[in-house]
Amino acid sequence: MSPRKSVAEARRTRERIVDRAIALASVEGLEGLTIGRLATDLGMSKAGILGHFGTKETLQLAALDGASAVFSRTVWERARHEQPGLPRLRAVCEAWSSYLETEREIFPGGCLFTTAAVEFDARHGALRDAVARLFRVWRRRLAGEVRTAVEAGDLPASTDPDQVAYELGGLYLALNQEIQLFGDPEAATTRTRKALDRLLANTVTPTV
Amino acid sequence: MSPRKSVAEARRTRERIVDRAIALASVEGLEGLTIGRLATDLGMSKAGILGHFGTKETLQLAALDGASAVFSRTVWERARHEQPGLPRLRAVCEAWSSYLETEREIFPGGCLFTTAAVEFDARHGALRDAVARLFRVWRRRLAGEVRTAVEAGDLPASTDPDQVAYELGGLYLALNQEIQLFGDPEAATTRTRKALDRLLANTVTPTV
DNA sequence: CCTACCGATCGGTAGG
DNA sequence: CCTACCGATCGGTAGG
Repeated sequence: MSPRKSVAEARRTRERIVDRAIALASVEGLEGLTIGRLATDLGMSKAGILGHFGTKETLQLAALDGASAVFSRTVWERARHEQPGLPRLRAVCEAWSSYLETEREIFPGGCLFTTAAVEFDARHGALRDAVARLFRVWRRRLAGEVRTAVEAGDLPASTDPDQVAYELGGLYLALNQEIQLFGDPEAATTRTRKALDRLLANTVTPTV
Repeated sequence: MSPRKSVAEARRTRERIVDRAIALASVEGLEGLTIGRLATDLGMSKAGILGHFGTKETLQLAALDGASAVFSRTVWERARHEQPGLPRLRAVCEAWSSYLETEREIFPGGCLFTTAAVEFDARHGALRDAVARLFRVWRRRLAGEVRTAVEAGDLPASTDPDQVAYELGGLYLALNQEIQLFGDPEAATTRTRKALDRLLANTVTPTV
């Protein structure tokens, strides 16, 4: 066993490290993630792991990047072939919700991005920037879907796509918290669906 | 300077420790909080600090407890004397928003509770339980204010207080994230106010 | 409330 | 990819 493995083998090892890092970070956070624990889990030495990344920060960025690829496959890709407009917007929302409901299969400790956001929001550096970028991109994409739905005539012209995207973000933060902290996916799903219907269709009886 | 201080002095020291612990934990998280750092900041020894709490976990719980007292003074107390119903509910919402907008004065690293929630939501133990309890209590109290507003005839009888409280929670998670991660309090405040108006008054033009 | 200390673990490096 | 090691720091204890 040992040094001088083929390029393909090295890449496979790197992938194994990243996968395990994602799982660990979802529980302990990207800061709580340690190279020693990772080494033990993978049956490797710490130096073996660091050889692939150089520093812990690079490893953290790689884990974040790998996780965002998983998210894209789980949420965006799944809605890709739906009809542009409200159908695709609803498909994205549906995929996002079910990602949060079943994420433990991918991220044992819950949504890695939510955790990372609060871990780094009071700091400076590459990780904070990377996390902020992810949220910004997703928000923009969400707003784009809303805008498409407005242009298709599926939502009223008065709809503010950025406002709706903002509120959707809040709903998913709430859904994640409800599932992870209170362990009640069913109630949370029902509440989210209700809020979503009101937000996307305004089918609520007017008041005042 | 030394051992054998008066009970009053000991209590003052304990308060100093808790205050500093809250500030540190708001930046580093309750897990990232370390006794060594706390000792350096306060010009004390680690043993001097541990003498007041015994273990780090007890210190963390004391910090969480102290922070929740600050939150109550900042949000609940401030709305206490408003007229029960929509006025008091709006006052609570207003106080909650402005707490999140100005919290850096109290909690330099942002809302300690949001951070604590994601830190412990994948674990077991006293801290997870304490954090979950806080969120549950606040949610229930918020729902109570909504219910009062419904009973006062300020909101339609069809209003679901728990649903509204749930959505309000999401709005505050979003507001906190927007401020801490994107550093844009003005935009976030505007969006929150807009969402709030729609949520509490349903003044939105119906669609479909 | 202090000094002095414990074993464990941290991220990272040297050298192969 | 490994062994062997570095200084720093962790939570916590003994004893005063």
